Amino acid sequence: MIDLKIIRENPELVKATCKKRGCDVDIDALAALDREHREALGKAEGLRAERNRLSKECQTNPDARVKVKDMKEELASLEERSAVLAKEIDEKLSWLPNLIDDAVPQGETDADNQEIRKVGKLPEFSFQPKDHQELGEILGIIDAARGAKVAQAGFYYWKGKGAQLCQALFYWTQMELIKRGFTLFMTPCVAKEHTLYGTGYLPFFADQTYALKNEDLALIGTSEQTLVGYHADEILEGEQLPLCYTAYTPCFRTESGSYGKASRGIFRVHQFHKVEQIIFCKPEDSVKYHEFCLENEEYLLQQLGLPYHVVNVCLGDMGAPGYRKFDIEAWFPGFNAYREVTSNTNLTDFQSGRLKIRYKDKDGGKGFVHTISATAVTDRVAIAILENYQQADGSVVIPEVLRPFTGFDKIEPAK
RNA sequence: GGAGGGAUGGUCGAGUGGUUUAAGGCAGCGGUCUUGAAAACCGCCGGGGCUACGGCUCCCGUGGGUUCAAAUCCCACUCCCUCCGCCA
Repeated sequence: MIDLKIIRENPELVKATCKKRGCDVDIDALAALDREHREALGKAEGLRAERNRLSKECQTNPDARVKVKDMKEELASLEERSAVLAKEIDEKLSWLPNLIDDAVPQGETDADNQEIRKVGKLPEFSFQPKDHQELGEILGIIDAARGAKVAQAGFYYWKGKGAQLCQALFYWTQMELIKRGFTLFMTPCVAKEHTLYGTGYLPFFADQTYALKNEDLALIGTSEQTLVGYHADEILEGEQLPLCYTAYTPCFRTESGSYGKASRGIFRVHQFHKVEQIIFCKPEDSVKYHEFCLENEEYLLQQLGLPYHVVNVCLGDMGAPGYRKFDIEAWFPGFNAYREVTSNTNLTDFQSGRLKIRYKDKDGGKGFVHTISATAVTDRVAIAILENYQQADGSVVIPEVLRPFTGFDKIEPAK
């Protein structure tokens, strides 16, 4: 949430940001509403002060009672005016995107993202590599047809050693993050509208959420929603920051409007599974912890032996709540391309402002915390493993680090 | 699902229409005393908004209502707890 103070003090900055991000909220009109609101509020408060004073006289002076009674109507209309304006302002404010780091490149789509570095050697195959859909069928470990039968197209089963591979990946990742100072959570998989609003998923991505009928609840699109919402309306002790949280949850997204986008196999689906990194920190530290999360992501991919590149995500490919974002795209031999596996966003005070997550230092420092939201791993990493570690006969070798958790070192084709 | 109880500042807890500008305890912070610590004593000690920086105003689960005046009375809702039933 953009603070009204910024709009008062530096409206040009906010206007420029809106223009860049394609937000059509009229900032001048918003500033005018703000002035009007504060004026009404000031008048109402002055009147109320007068009323409170007279009220005290009422016991001894019957005339005061008449006077106060006369003020009632005026006060009520000022209060109503002020409430209506406040609501209008909030509505407009909720649509404003976050400010943007100067380092964010111009551009419309992921094609305009800038490569920062490329890591790892691309695998060489003496045969035509298969994509994960084909491998999943050969190995009998991915079943999208039955996912569609039982649920809907876009849902799927991991089965047998494929399911074991995923669980090993997720468990190993959680252990690695715990070693790096993260606290592990198991969170609700539903959240109320206020939480989705507060984390910036509403109103911007309303068509992506699965809302529950007759409930003020939706299935979570990511544990970011439940982990960041965890500290809503709290004031954190400055000295306990940063708080580093992780959780493994399913993530539900309708993906409406994205048909045909890299949709082969289970790359883009309605339910996936993710280990998340969330950090709450002081504003001056968010750049540092944004990098910290990126290092963790890179460490995990390196340990898994997956080639990838890091990209500096451009304006158009970054959601409205983001201030700066790094994606990692792993190499997928089946696609013959780098494809997004993790996404790491510095949200600055966008979420904390909406959710009222503040901090207070002993020496008097206070304000909204900054939040970092970053993927650790998802199912997509598992399918990158399938595609990168495939053998000529369709079998897949398990990366070294996961073997203690899978209990096997290879998945063989089903008979 | 049935029955009952409850929601006040970091926490405990007083407060049933106007000396409450929310008492008091605990925790916390600063100080006095002390070789140091403890104890004792003194002071500070929730949050938002506005400010001519003197203050003003709002917040006692949420939303309405009654009243000159609501933490306090009325209505609705939400959440929590206890017991019973069912149960992963």
